[in-house]
Amino acid sequence: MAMSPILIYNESIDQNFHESGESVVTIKDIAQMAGVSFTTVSKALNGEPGVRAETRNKIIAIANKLNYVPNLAARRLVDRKSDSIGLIWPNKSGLFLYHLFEQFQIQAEKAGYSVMVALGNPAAGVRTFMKHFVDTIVVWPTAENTSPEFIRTRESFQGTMLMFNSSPSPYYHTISIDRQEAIQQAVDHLSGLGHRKISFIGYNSEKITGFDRAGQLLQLEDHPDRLIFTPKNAPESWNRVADMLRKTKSQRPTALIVDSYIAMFKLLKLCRMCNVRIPEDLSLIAYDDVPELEEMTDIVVTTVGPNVEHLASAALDILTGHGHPAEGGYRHVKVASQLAVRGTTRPVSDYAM
DNA sequence: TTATGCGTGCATCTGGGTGC
DNA sequence: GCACCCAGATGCACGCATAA
Repeated sequence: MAMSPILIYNESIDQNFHESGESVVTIKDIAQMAGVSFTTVSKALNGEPGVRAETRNKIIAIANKLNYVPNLAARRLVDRKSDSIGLIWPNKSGLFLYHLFEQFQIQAEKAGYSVMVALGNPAAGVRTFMKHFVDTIVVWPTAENTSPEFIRTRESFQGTMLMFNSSPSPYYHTISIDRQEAIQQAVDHLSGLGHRKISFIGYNSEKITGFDRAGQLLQLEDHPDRLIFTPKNAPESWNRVADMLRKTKSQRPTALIVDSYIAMFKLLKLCRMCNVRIPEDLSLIAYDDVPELEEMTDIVVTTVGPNVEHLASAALDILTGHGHPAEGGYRHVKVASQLAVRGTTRPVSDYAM
């Protein structure tokens, strides 16, 4: 049996319960105190015409005094929309996804949407959101997204769905990240500093393609450590990285590109073990730009990767129908990456033998 | 045991009533 | 006639009572 997703609400979703456990304040309570009908209260609180200013002010004052918060479930019954966006996020998400979620929530709330998050099983997440009248769902895909259960649930969902990190689809909006171009940018930058002997450490095929393409284009030097493949399930592959770091200055590359911040931490650990200093002995660019990098390392790393603010705003533009409208179909947006040049890339002349 | 119907909850909308 | 206000209807899911 599939586990239920963990559902997290933001404050605006669930304010109808008093901390003390007292019963909920409704417009009927306000109407009784103000000596008017609850219709008048509704009009007054929603800025509708037909209520004298004096009456309106009195109603608003009572509502504030009672800490009145509209019951969203009831409002959804009438509106047939929730003004809520549901995010389905992986259970084990890293810093990048955390910052993307945070940025999405900030921007969504500014646009007048509440954000709910379901962690874990995406099919169960969609069903939970459907129960809560959430008609817009954003998904960060996991392996479970190709399961028959998820496909069935997705097909029964009547609202709008957006899939991050996905190629164009006839069933939902998609946003992809141009990783290939990101790595090309990184290689370009290093090449501009004179580096000809560069290594890529990672396993993502898109990023490797970008590295290969840039290498061919810029006619970089071919060498035994040009690509060190470090798949997730093969920790022993990092032995090759250690071997490379133990080589003499003339034998090893002058610059490295790692395909994630997690890989970067592993690399820095190996560098310390092998007495290799960054950036004094090697230039380094890491994929993924997360603010914690500066706090968790004593060096300010040059990074390349998508900007979480751009990703979040691209998603909201699609979901709120801003930007370029889709012509009878689902939109696909490819988000470009940004190179942030900081302290770990130096001209190759600094590494002269 | 299953199927059906009714009442409840709550904010909003609509059409109509009241009073100046 | 206009500003203001009110009663009833509406939307949907769920629980409960009753009938088959």
